[in-house]
Amino acid sequence: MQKAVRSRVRVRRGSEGTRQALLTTGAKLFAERGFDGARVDEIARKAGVNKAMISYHFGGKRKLYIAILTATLTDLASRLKALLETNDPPATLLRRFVSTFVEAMQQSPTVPAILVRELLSGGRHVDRHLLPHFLALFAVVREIVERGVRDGSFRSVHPTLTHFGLIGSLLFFFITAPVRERLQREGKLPMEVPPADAFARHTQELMARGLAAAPSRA
Amino acid sequence: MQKAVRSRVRVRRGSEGTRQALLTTGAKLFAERGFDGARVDEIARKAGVNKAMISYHFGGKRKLYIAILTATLTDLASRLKALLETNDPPATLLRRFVSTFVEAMQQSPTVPAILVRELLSGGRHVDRHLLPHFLALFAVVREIVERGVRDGSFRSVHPTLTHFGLIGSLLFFFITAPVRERLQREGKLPMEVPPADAFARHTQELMARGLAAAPSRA
DNA sequence: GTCTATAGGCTGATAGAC
DNA sequence: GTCTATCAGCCTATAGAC
Repeated sequence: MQKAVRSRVRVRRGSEGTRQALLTTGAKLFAERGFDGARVDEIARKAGVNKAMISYHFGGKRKLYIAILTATLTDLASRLKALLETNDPPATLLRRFVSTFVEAMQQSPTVPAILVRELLSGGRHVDRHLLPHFLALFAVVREIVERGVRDGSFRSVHPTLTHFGLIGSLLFFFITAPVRERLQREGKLPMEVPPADAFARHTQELMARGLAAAPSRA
Repeated sequence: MQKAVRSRVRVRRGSEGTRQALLTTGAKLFAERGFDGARVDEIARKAGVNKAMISYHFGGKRKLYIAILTATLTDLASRLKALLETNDPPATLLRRFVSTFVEAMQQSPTVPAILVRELLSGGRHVDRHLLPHFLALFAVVREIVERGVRDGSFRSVHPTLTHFGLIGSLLFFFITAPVRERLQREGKLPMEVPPADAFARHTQELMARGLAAAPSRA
């Protein structure tokens, strides 16, 4: 966190501060409106910097976006890959995967939307340099499930299908947060939606029971 | 299907044909690039009609989009709501929900992307008239789960959380289809991904075991 | 490094002929 | 209903002053 900044009041900051403000504000707006929907004017204004700074520091809108996407993917991938470096039982790893993923989404609420929007656009901005981090996201659940199937603690589910199902569940909960909140605020949502950590527990339980090799005795 | 049309060769068609061509092509492009990314010029060109027809028949880009969103939501909602009109056991209903949903996505491959993009944008285009259909999508799984919890065939899971988890799984599988296909085509995908109906069966099984009240004996 | 002013391209829309 | 031609507005990018 940096010194509190009143909205729209320009403040002096160094080169690094400007870069960071653009990355942060850009992530927020790209998440909300997508690459095409976000306007560089607005990114600059809300970041409290001049819009010419986008070209100066990043080389244009697209390159700012790629910088944000890169940061998003590498952060998430490294957090998740760390899980695989232990020899904990697969069932435990899967629980930890869910809680780690959910914590990451809570700490960086722009991540899920940016990720899903990039996927929707066919990964247009994922270049050779970024692809490994991108694929790493696809690999972690698969690896955990493969371990579990191998050691007999999971039934023989398909690792990739399990991956898509789980990641999809988690991402969807977070990308729908804005609509849910809007509808709730307007009194148009005829249900209550529990907070993210309740969703994490729900998902952990569902996966544990759904993948278990033997019928659980509990 | 209408008479085969060579790409880019304009053909005579009635008013209804023009409308339909714009709806179909528009759905495809809005799904691929989003509302802001899709260009009216391209929609018209690929539909084989003059771009002035968008204003004439729909009143502009935004109204064309809303017409497409409306068709998308009402079709899907009515298919799914039909499930609730039987008294089949909840476990059966849930299986049928999955297969119905998957069939719908396969028949209309633009639906998942349009839906998710609209959710990402906070449901900006869902007006008073469209909201009921939108909420209906939110209600079907919830209703099935409530029945199952009530009659004791499901353990006491949270219906809304189950809803988000399941819908998220299903939608995610389909919105990632374009990336997966691209990466596979380029030989960059280090895994095979089974077809949609295998995913449907995987999901049915996972949900059945994950929600079951008693340990399954199979 | 930052800002102002402006250029230049693209996009959605429509007037008016057919 | 359809098409051509045209326009006004918006959006990104940058030259040049500070």
